[in-house]
Amino acid sequence: MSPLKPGPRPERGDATREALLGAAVTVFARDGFDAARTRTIAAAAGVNQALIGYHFGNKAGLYRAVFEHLAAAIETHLQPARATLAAELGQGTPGRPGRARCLALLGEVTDAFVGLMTSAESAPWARLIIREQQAPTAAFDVLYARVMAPFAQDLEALVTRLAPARDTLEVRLAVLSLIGQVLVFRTARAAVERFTGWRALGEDEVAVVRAHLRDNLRRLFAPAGRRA
Amino acid sequence: MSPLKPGPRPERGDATREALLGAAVTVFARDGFDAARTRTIAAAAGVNQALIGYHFGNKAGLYRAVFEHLAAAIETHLQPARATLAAELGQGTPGRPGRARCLALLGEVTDAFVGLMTSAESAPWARLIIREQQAPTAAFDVLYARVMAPFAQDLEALVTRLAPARDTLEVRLAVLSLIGQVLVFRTARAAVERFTGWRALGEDEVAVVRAHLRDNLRRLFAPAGRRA
DNA sequence: AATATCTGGTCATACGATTAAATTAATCAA
DNA sequence: TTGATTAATTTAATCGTATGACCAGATATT
Repeated sequence: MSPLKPGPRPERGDATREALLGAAVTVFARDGFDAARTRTIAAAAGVNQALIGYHFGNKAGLYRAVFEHLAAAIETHLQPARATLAAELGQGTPGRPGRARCLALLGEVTDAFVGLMTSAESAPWARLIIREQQAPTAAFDVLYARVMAPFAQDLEALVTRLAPARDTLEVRLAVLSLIGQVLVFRTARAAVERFTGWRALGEDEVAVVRAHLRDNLRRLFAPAGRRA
Repeated sequence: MSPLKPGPRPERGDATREALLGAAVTVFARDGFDAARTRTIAAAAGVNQALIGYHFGNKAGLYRAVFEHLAAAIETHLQPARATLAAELGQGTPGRPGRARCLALLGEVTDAFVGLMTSAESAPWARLIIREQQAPTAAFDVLYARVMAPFAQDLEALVTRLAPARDTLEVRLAVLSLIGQVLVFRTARAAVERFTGWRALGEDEVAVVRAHLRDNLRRLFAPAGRRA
């Protein structure tokens, strides 16, 4: 490579970092920051415990890195949905979508969100985020700015089209109501399962939830003066 | 374990137990079970650390006792609302309330729930419960049976009156949607404040939320075939 | 040779639990 | 009312342990 001193080192520790991040997401989500043991994380990653200090400084550094990792992961996860919306709602587009189309789009976004909140894969992510909401640290700012705010703004744009009469605050509260209706299936999962009698949220149950929420959407954004 | 009999022994350690429970709610809610230090709790209670062991066996025993304490506290907190409902919906009552009355009752219950979820006083309770939902222990069973299930059943009874066409599962999902719309103001408080621009949820903001949710109720349970 | 990465081992610390002794308050005999 | 008796409660101190951080040396890569 470059014969000179500042040559880019081949970063051969990348695999180790990835393994540690992957294991850390799981363990931090399961046990929380304090209960999570660096030895447990290292073992799950199949890596020496001292490497946490080497690569991330310390346990807190690893935690921070996990959230940056997370933000990036969710960003790419929601990218397709955001792209569709941008294409249809973007300023450059000719024919603006009508009410029916907006409702359909909102339904699709909701479906995707439900999928994210119920999927087993995302359970660790969600747990970490919920934990962080209870006592926001600097990690939360990254997450809000990169993931939550853009998502909420997408919803806001759609709801504004569907309920043009409402002012900004009313629209945002409507967005939060929508988010709440989905979020409950993650934040209150234990109670949800007991109350519905479901033993788990598999594909069938998720389909029922989606249908129910679409129904809610129709009612919540029914045009004034007409049937719900 | 402490003696249960209220017999001749005057239970002079009651004050200590109360102080420990009060301090434990705060500290467990703020720090979580693992991060909470028995020394911190004891100091906050103004009591010797060893008394945790003496009165509750150990840290886990104190945690369990906190949840029993909590269940009792919330029970009495929701008692008036439940009594009203029981009086109006009870089997023994003569004239069953009509749709409008049911909607009004549902609005009142929702208002009370919003008050509970936004009050600073209940913040520690809510945090504990949210934590417990993520990884339910035996403490959760007590809480669900004594607090959550009765509350959800009250809501279910009301919703059933308002939407008699729906089957049990649909009604229960409607109840969960309702709960979710309120819960989001606690579980996602950090995001809510950023998104609405509110710096805190004071009386004014709570009033706006309540009005918004009543509006949602009207739309969600609008009689079929008529205006929302 | 030089640097990045990894390893096994160690260390100081903070933790929950426990103990033995001290203190408090109720009960009773006189 | 007294002082003695007894059990409940409280205290200060200590114990064993598990933890996160750290280090000196080994190994791999260029």
